[in-house]
Amino acid sequence: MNPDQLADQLYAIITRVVEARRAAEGDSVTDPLLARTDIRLERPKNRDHGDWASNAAMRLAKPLGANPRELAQEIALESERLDGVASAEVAGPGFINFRLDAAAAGALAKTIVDAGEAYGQNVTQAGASINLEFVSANPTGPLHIGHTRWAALGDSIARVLKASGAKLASEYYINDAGSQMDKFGASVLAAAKGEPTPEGGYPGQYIADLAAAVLEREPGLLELPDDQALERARELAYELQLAEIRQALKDFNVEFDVWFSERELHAKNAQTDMSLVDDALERLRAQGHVFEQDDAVWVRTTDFGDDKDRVIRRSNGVYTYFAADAAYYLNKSDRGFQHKIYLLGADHHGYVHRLRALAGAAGDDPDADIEILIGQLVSINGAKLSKRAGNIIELTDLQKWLGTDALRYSLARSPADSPLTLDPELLRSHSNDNPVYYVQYAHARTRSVARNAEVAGVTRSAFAPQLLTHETESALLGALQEFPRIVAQAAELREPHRVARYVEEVAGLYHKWYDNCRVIPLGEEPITDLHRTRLWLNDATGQVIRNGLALVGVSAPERM
RNA sequence: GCCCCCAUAGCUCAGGGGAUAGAGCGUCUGCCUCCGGAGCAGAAGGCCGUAGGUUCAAAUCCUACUGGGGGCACCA
Repeated sequence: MNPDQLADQLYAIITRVVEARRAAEGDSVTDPLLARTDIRLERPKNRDHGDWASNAAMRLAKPLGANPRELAQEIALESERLDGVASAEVAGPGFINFRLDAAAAGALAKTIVDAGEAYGQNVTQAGASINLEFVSANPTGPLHIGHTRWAALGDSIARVLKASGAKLASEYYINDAGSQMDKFGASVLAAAKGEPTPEGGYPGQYIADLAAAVLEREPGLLELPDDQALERARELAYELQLAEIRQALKDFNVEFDVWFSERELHAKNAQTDMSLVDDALERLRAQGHVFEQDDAVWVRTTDFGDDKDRVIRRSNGVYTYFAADAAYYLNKSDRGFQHKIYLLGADHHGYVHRLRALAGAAGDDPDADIEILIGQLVSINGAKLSKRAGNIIELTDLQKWLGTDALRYSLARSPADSPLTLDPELLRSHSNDNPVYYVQYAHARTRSVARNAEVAGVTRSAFAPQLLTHETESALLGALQEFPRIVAQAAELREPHRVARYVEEVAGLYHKWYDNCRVIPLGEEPITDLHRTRLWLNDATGQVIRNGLALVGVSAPERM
């Protein structure tokens, strides 16, 4: 008996009750009043309110002209006859509180163990074809704490969407074309020559380090003519920097399906002499949203809610960044992704209107085909982070201080639009302040119990769920039951922090259960089916924590 | 000036219209001859920024205001 099954049966009862009432009043209307999807069983915060609660009677009372408590009573009486339902009581203003019988609730433990890693997967996103782009930091420097948040968040969003059945590619867009790359190359070359950073160039020790690495790879660099030296310096430094970024992300358990180079968009097709950007401009023109003014080419993005029109090709003939955006967007569609998600920092929120307008100008539906998630920036004790201020914290440094698990977890447990403030002292302390240890400890404990059970001769040779009657057992089972819904919800809302919060709750319920219910008998007591059945519950809990942590990219250690 | 996000315990943050608003950290009190004390049990701590509105029901939805963060290029 899971909540969906209970809701199905509850819906049947409600339909009967509503019809009976109407027939009694001679009402011929057959409006169902509530749809099946309106029946949402909640797990009450307070255990005294049962395993599951429904507010259906309160929602029906008004359209039916009935007293909510009387209506609830009628529904509750019918519900108590259902298999697996131990009791159904009316409480408060008209809630119906259901209590499952132990066997019906406990069966879940075996279901979870049998499903293993698949428990939690669902099909709520089946059929969705999604392109998820995030991080996309310029390859002109190391990843910093801002990118780190999007890396953790984006990767977890990708994981929950995939677990919910979506066809999804996660992408990193490499801005490796344009003037920033030239400035980057010039900065590295200047450092190689021992000259000061050029005007508008990139400062920082990492530039000097890159210059040294470049010189090592290409000892004759400085003997080359200036333009060749600049190009070599740029290309070698780019290669090294991008490799470093990829490694840092990999160490952070973030794997992209696609690394997309902006250069692909600008490369001319040998046969047509057209680049993807050229194509994109023509395709937008064909949609009728392109015009020329002051020698520049514009897209009338104001047709789609942008606050001003955007230049796509400057009067000097050079494409703007917006042109590459357009080409990239269309390319994603061409590769079969109908739904495009962009994860951007709040400092880029000015792009929202133009990106949405872009979708519209391309003939797509700006409400359905493009989705832009804006994440708030991370601050350190209120201090703003900027390269100029020299207080940029790099991803690799953060990892060293906190460890990958703690860092990923602390970034993944808050929603993207919540401003996060990190305390550098806590980051450095490796302390238990981060709840990831609480969750990991619970997991390690389930493994420890399993190991000890084996030694003691307690096995899963019997399963008698009706014996799982302790209140901490029904509480734990109730939480385990919710996992697939949590994953589906996290995917639908693009809010993986819900998974993190959920495993914290499971960990807490497990610890309480552990303190009350023994898997391994004390002293000379005999091993009973209760112990064996509890081992199933122990292993099921470990599985759920493991699956949940995997979705946020955090390890589930066997020992700590 | 216009636009976006945020405001909940001392601190960092959860809380998809429901019952007595939660967790971690910090403070205080208990619990290891028994499966890991990185744990458990309990205490203290809140005009949910302010004022209206919608609803049987608002921390949650709507409006205005206040305070904080961010953004408004023929830059990338």
